[in-house]
Amino acid sequence: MPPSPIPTEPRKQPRQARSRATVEALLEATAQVLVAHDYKGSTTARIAERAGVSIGSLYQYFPNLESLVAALVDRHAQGLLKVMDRALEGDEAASLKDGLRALIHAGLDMQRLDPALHRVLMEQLPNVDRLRRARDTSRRLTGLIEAFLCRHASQLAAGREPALAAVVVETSLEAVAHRAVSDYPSAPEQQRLQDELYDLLLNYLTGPSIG
Amino acid sequence: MPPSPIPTEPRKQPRQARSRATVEALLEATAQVLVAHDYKGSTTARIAERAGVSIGSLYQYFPNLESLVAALVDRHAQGLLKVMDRALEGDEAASLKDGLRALIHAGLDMQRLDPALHRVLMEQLPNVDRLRRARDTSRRLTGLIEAFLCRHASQLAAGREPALAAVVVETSLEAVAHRAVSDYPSAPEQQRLQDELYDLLLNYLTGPSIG
DNA sequence: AAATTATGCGAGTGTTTCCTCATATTTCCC
DNA sequence: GGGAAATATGAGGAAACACTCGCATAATTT
Repeated sequence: MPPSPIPTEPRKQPRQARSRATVEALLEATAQVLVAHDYKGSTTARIAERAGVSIGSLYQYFPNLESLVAALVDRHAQGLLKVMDRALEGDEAASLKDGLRALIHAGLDMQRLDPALHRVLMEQLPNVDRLRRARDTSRRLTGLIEAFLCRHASQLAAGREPALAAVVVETSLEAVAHRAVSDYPSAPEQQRLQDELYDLLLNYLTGPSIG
Repeated sequence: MPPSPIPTEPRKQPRQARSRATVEALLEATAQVLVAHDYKGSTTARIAERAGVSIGSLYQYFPNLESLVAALVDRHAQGLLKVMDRALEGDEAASLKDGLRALIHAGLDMQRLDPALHRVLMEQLPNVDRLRRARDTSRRLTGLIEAFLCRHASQLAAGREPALAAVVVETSLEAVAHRAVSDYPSAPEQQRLQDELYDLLLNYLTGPSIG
């Protein structure tokens, strides 16, 4: 049985400044409650209370709880893509090595945008139908990396296909960065893991392709 | 506010064969319902029904829903460790390269044990207080890898510290294996990603350490 | 300043869910 | 076979929850 198609479209657009603030407060409150109570403990009442807004107001802009989370996911994904895009399109990505540095830095920044929220969203993402859009985000991220690799194809190891390598790079980058940020909070530790990440990715991209 | 300490200890031990079957059916049903409905839609009633058991019986052995999930997490973690342990302790891990092959194979097998369940458990893990035990699993896995690396320390690149490298290897192995199994279902695709994973890890461990 | 539109409110409704408990059935053991 | 212990049952109490609706207040327009 496929999960029932829960509508996640916003109910009505806020037109005045007052209501825009309400919506903003609701989104912020959703993030906070989600972090504090996880998805199952996040109730509409709690969110409204945290936002300093009545339940009724919540339901004026969001048809249900899921739509709130979906909106949050969208916003967060937007932020992630922006971070990565800036890192790879700028001048810092002129060489493969510099680009890799920037890439890793961006990967860590993405985790640091709002680590706790990031975590909950990633966990709860499958519940929200907006999963597809999140996959999109992941794919677009991989796309950005692939384009970057193609730009430096000459420096890649023979037999290293950019499309496949981009998947590997994106996946391991995200995982190690996530672990670094959430399990190794101290700055020196994070720095060491960052260096390891550089070794990992550079040796993979330029080292021998054994198969 | 820390999440309220929900008891996850089993309520009473089944003594007769009949009740052991009941408990087993409940765990199996929990897994199925979890996969079919996600955590939020998994109710005790549904689980009992699926198990062909009355609600009352469920509560004789499990004090609440969380404890069911916790038991499942424990059992799954046990399975994961066994897979990895077998791969690294056997004769196949005689050389670094062979061991790496076995390691990667085990990583994929871990994902394949029960991919759908694995996924839901990983997602919902933070909700269950048993999170700590899961971290334990991750750490013990890292420990197994570290021991393996130490056994082949002579073949590692200069400056590659086993403890740190084990974290990197475990993290990226799990992530890429996960992605391979869940996003690339076809066998040839998985094979290619498996080969890439080998390149990734071997080049990292034996390639130059640039920092 | 009146009319209109937008926003805010929160008690209340109907549903869902967790979990208990009194009772019935099965198994064990002497 | 009979008494005790283990196991199974499911109706129902209590609480939590999502969401509505009628009305109050504020902003905007004319």
